[in-house]
Amino acid sequence: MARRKLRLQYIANACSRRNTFKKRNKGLLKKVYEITALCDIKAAAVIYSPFEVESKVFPSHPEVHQMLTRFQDMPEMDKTRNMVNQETFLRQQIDKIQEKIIKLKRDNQEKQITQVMFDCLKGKTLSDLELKDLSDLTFIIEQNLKELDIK
Amino acid sequence: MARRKLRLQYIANACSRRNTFKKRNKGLLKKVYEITALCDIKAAAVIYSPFEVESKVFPSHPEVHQMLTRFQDMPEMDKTRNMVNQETFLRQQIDKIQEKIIKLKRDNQEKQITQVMFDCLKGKTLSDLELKDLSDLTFIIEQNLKELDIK
DNA sequence: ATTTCTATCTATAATAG
DNA sequence: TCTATTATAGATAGAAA
Repeated sequence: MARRKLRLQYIANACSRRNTFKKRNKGLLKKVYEITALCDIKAAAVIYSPFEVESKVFPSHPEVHQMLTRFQDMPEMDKTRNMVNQETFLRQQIDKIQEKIIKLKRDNQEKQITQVMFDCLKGKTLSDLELKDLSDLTFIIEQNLKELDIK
Repeated sequence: MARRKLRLQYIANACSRRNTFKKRNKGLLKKVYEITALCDIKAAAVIYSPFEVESKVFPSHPEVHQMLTRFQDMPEMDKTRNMVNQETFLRQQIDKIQEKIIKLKRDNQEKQITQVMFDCLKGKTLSDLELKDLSDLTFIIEQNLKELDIK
C-alpha cells in the first residue's frame, strides 16, 4: 500500500485517468454543493468531460446558464473579481505572495513614497504642475506609485 | 476540542461562515486545477463571493500628506518665490534618498529577484506558460517563500 | 480597549490510489 | 475494500485597523 504522493501531471493510462476523473468529478460537484449550502452563495462548476456525451455541471443546466448569463452581463472588473478558474487561481496565488513581499518591503516603503513624491515635484514649477487642489497631486503620486508597483 | 461531524447546513455565525468559505473556496479552486491537470480537460468554477476583498487603496501617507498640506497652506506669493529654493532642497533630498534606496536595494536583492520573477509571470496567460510547468511553478514559489522565511 | 482579519495548528472527516 | 493522503473544522494567537 505504499502509495506515492500525488503527482500533479497528466495520467497517461486511460483506465486510471478515467477512474480518477470519475472520482474527482463526483467529489468536485459535491464540494460545490457543500459550499453553496454552507455559505449560502451562488456557485457553479463546469466540467467538460471526455468520457461523457454531456458535460456535467452543478447545479442544473438552466441554473448554470442563468449564472453564466448574469456573469457575462457583469462589468469587466466584476468579472475578474468573481471568476476563478485554473488560470486566475494561479494569479491569485501570485498576488497573495506579492502582498507578502510588499509587507516585507514595508520598511522601505516610506522612503520609496517620499522618493516618488520628490520625483513628481522635481524640476517643476507650480504652473507646470497645474494643480487645482491637493487631490490632484495625490493622484499623480498614486499613479507613480503604481508604476513602481509599491501600491 | 470536540470536533463534530460536518453538518451540511447554513452556517449562521458570520465569522465561521467566512472562514469556511475562504478555506473551501481555496480547496475548490485547487481541485479544479488538479482535475484539469490530471485528466487534461477543461473545467472552471464560478463562485459568487459575498466576502469580496476590499480594494487596496493607497493610504495617504502621513508624512506625504503633512508636506503637501504645508505646501498648500503657503501664501500664493511665497509659493512661487520659494520654488527655486525648494527645488534645490528637493534635489539634495533626492540625492540622499537615492543613495539610501540603493543601499536598501542591495540588501534586499533576493527579494527583488523574487519580485522580478513574479513581474515576469504577471499578465501572462496560461498558454504562455506551459501547462505541465504549473506544478513546478507552484513548487518554485513555495521554495521562494521558504527562503524568504515568509511561511 | 475593541474588533476584524489572517495564519497556524491539530484532530478528525473525507477522499483517492 | 482498505488505508495513506488530503481537506478542513475548530481553536488559538497575533497582527492590523
